[in-house]
Amino acid sequence: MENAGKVRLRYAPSPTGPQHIGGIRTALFNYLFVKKHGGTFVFRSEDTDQTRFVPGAEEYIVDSLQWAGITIDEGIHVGGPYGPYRQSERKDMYRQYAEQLVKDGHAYYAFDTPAELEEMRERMSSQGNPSPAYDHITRQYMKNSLSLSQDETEKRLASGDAYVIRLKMPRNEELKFEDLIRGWVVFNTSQLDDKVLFKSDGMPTYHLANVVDDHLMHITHVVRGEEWLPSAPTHIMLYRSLGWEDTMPRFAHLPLVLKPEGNGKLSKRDGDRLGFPIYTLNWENPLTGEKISGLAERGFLPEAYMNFLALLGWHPGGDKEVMTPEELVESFSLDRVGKSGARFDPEKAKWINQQHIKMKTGAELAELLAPTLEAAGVSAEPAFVAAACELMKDRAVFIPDLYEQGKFLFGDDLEYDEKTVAKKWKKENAGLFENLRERLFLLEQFSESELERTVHDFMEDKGLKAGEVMPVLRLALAGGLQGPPVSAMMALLGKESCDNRLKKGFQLFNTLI
RNA sequence: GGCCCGUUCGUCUAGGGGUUAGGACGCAAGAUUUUCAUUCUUGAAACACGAGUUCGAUUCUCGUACGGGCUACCA
Repeated sequence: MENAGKVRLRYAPSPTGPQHIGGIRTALFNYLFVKKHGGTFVFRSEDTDQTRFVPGAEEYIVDSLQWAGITIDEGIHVGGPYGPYRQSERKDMYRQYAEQLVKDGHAYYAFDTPAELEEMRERMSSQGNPSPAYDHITRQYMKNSLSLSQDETEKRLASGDAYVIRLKMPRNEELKFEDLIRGWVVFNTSQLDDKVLFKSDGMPTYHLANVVDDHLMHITHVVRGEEWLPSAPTHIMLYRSLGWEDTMPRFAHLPLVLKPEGNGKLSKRDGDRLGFPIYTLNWENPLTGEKISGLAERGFLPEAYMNFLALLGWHPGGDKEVMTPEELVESFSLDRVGKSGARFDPEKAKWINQQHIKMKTGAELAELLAPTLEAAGVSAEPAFVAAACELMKDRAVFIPDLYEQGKFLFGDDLEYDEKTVAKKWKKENAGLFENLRERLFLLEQFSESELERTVHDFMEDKGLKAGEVMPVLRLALAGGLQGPPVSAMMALLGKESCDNRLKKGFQLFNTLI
C-alpha cells in the first residue's frame, strides 16, 4: 500500500437482526486483511433506519464476532479516538455535510411527499419507462430547490415543510474506479439517480453516513459485499463533492455467498430448512419470537468456522485447505479473492470442522464438551472425559458427537442392540467368555497393551478367531458394534466397570436368545 | 426492462496462449481396522456457446446465452 499510513478497515453492519455467515464472512475478510497488514479493525453500527431497529441485534453481532475470534480494535464496546461508533449517536454531524453539499451546488432540497414519488413512478412506468428514477431529467418536474423558485424554497423551508436532501448527480460523466477485486469498473452518471442523502426524519441515509464516517474515521479500505457495487459510484461522487477524493478509501467488493441449492444469495430461512445452521449463534427475535439456530451451539469450532468461511471465495494458493487462524492471516491476500459467487456447501463445512476437531487434544475437547455433558446430566472426572474425547475424536463431526456417539463410555447403563447380540452370541460359548472375564479380572495392570495381550492369548488357547470374540466383548461393553478399539475402551473404563459390564452382558445375552 | 458484476468437474477452486486442465468436499471401488470412524490407494467427474486474433485458444477480444446483484426518505 501507498505510504506508511496504517491500514484501517471497518465492519459496519446494520443491526436489523442476526447476521448469517455472509455478513460474518465480510467481517472475516476485513479482519484477515487488517491482521495481515498490522492495521486496525473498526466496528461501527449503521443504525440510521429506526424503523428497522431490532433490540439485541447489535449485541448478537458483537457476540458472534467475539465467538468467531474476530477481535474489535476500535468501535462499539471498545471505544477509540473517532467515536461514537453508532451512527444514531452521530446524528448531529451529518446535517452539516448535507447542507454543505447544497451550498456548493452538489445537492438540493426536495419536498416531494411519498405519495407524489409513488405517483411519479407510476406515471413513468405507465408511459413505458421501465425504470423510473429521480434523476437529472425527472428532477425538473418534481418539487425541489432546483425546480422551485428561491422564494418558494425558502418559504417551504421556513414553514417547516418536510424535505430530504438529494445528491445532484451530474448529467453525463464517466465515473470509474479500480476495485481491488474486480479491476476497473465504469459507470455513467446519466444512468444514476439522485440518491437521498438526508432523510426527512433528520437521519442520514447509508450513502451519506458511510462516506462521512469512513472519512472521519480514516478508513483506508472498504471491503464489503457485491450488493454494494451499484452504489459505489454514488459514494465516489460524494467523496468528490465533499472534497475528499484524495483520501478516498480503496474499494473491494466481495463475491456473494449463494444458497446451497437453487438460485440466489443465501438468505435467512436457508439455515433451518437445510438442517444446517447458517448463523453463528442461537437467536430469538424479541419482536416476533422467531427462532434460529447457531453453528456454535451445534458444535462448530470457531477456528473451523473461520477456515470454512475464508475458503468461500478466497483461495490460499497452495494445496493446503485446513488452516489455523494464524495460517489464514499469514496467507491472506485480496488478490486471491475470486469474482464469482460462492455456493455454501454444508458437507464441506462439516468436513472442515471434523478436521479441526482431530487437531485438538483430548483435554481441549473435554472442555468444549462440558456444556453437552452438563445438559445430559453426566458428571465425570476431567481426566476421564479428556481420555474419552481422545478416543472418540476421529468419529466426531460436531462437538456433541463426542458424547452422543460415545454415551457408553459415560455410564454403565447400556442399551443393547439385541439383533446384533442374537447374531454374535453363541450360548455354547458362554463358559468360554466367563473364563475370559475372569482372566481379565485377574490382570494387575489394566492397560491397553496388557488387555490386548490377554485377549489374544485367550483366543489362541481356545482356538477362537477375533471375529468370534471381539464383537461379543464390544457388545457387552458398549451395547452396540460401533466405537473405539475394544482394549482401549476397556483400559479407559477400568477394571471394575468392565467386569460389571461383562458379567451383566453375558448374563443378559443368555436370556435374550 | 435498465445499469453493474460474473461463468473451469455436482460443489469450493488452481491454472493460464502449446498442460494427460491440478487440488479439496461429496460420490464409487479397494486396502488397513474385530466394528464404526480415521488413514491410504484408485476411479468417474469440468474450461457455457459462437465468432474473431493467432501457427495454436480453456486462457486474449467481441457477441450470445445463462446466473447473480442493484434498481426505496433499507442497509
